[in-house]
Amino acid sequence: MSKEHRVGIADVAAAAAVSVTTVSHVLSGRRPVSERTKAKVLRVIEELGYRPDPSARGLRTGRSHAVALVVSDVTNPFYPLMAAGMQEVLQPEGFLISVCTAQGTTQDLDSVIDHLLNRRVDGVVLASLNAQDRHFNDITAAGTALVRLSGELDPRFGDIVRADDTGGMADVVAHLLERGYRRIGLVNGESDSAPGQLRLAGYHRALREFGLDVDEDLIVTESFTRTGGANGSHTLLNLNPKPEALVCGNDLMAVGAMDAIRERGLTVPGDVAVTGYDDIEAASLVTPRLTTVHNPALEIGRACARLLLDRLSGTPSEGVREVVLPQKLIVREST
Amino acid sequence: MSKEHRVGIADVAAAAAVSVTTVSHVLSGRRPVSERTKAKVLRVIEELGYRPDPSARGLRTGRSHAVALVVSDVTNPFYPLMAAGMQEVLQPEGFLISVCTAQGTTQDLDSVIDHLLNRRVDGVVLASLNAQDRHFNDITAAGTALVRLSGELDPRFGDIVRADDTGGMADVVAHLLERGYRRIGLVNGESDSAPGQLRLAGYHRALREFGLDVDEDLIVTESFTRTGGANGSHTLLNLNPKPEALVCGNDLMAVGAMDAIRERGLTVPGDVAVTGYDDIEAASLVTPRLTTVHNPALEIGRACARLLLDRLSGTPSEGVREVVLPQKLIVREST
DNA sequence: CGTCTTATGCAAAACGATGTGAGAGGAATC
DNA sequence: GATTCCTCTCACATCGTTTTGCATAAGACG
Repeated sequence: MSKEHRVGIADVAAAAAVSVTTVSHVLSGRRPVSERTKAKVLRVIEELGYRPDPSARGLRTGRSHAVALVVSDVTNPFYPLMAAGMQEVLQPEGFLISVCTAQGTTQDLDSVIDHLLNRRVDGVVLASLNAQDRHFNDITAAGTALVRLSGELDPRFGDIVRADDTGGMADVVAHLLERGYRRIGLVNGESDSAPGQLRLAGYHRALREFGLDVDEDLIVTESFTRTGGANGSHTLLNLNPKPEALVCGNDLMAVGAMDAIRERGLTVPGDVAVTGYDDIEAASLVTPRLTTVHNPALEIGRACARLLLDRLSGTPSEGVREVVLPQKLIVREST
Repeated sequence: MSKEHRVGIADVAAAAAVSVTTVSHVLSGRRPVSERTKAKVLRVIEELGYRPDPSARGLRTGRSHAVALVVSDVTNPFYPLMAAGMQEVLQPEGFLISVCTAQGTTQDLDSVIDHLLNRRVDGVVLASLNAQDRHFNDITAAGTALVRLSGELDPRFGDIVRADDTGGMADVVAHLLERGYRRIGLVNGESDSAPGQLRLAGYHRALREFGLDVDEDLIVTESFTRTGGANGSHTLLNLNPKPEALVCGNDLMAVGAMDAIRERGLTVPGDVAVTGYDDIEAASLVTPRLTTVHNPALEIGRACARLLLDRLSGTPSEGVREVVLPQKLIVREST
């Protein structure tokens, strides 16, 4: 152990008495190598503890073998699950997964994306609510693969993975209508975000299917947060007559709605029913436990990862794809 | 735009009519460059949209500029906050942060660490509860910087950042004792984990300071999860007489404890007081809201990042350091 | 026993940045 | 006006892989 020399492919080749090319071939399999030498090389690699240098490999191949997941809210437990789903698929392929938070302003998202492009990540899963066309453009223009969570399918802007938000929300509203609720308020999140729009569409659809008109006064738009939910709920509860049920844009908003209802001395679901969306852990912690829609975070993460993988290994461009995952209504105590 | 050539440092040098060396120097600042040329080069870089290739840079410098955060439980909201803290410090420095989950078995952790070493990350923050000496060894032996969350200070095993778990837990128990509770059960998490041991020590310390003996029957060990908390609580509530208060290893366990108490038709805090640890979002969502100890996740993340940064840029070895962050008791309704 | 395939192995040129040793120009000093 | 000393710039080797075009050994066949 005289020298702290990092073991490289040349050392392996020397120890196995073959050329570096041969070692590279047994690793990549791009050209056939005899069983005998292959076994020998693999044994030497094991003995020496050789690990190919990703920088050198990346320099040569032009791939960093790194992808990123960009999220907009650290406190939303949906994202870690998604990340776990991605890891499950991508780690065995040798990919490094970077989870980046772009909380707050659009500038933050700008700088996060700039950072990722600087780092030459191979692909980006953009799960940030405050993403705009400009961001999609920047990413694809840099030749980086892109997967979005919901949005309109646009050939320029990469693949899409999404849960059936519209269908899920329609199910929730239909559930309330079946239980006899009629004045149903919607406390929605950012209306310029895809989930915001799709869930709003689901609300409309369910009412239409039951032959009811939409009362615009019963729809308020806030942010997808606990306080956003509380604010919106107060607005609706000030109406006369007040709504019999509050359908919320996500679970966090629903928790905020319950805060607001309780603050006014009312009860859930006795005076006002409440529903959420996403089925995060907290949804089953609150009292009463929340009726919500299960959003398959893990599966969404896996789907994103597979899409990226295809895109990165396959043919350069074969049109854009959209994966829609089903959602499931979870009826608990709040309705 | 005849060729889709990726713009490299040579293109910049040509466009600015200087040598590549000069461009490199204005970027790194390792040697002085005249204001005039520096300005010219920077302008050209801007115009051409040049981004230095991290693979090439990494190959030459031997640094990947990537670090990892390894966690053991995706559902624990403590970790995303920590990651955000790390990102805050590390992203401006150009680092890529990979969050890896090593849920479940020790083999999972093995493979995660193996993966990270394959990827030549510069540093690892090991926040996984199921980490063992072997893992610390593997990481430091590969020449990778290591930061651990709690544990004994060992010069071989890198720096440590931790909150004052013992002190925090002692505060909780003291708080209960001051309120007159005497039979205080401890529903602790994994006893081979650092938080488990330190929090147990805090429990002991508080009792000792109040001149009380420790009743081993009042201490149970489960996993740091909701169901773990429920199981342990059932065990203690079966005792006769049953404990007046349940001190839990973390907030999730405390939620489980409240499940168990409610299941038996008892009330919190009327029949049994409950305390948690960490002050996660859910702690203020449950009813009654949980008395707990605020664990400064964001600050811990920042501290880890700074330690890594120092270690990666500074002198090779200057002994190990330990950063201990204070904790704060949050009294709510459950006690 | 010679020729033609196939099956393998090799040497060397990339990839895009960094950093060293050395050279050129200009200012300061005597 | 010559010498010294800076200040700035340059060409070139280097990091550890991948990959292409050739060379060679082994086997098949007439």
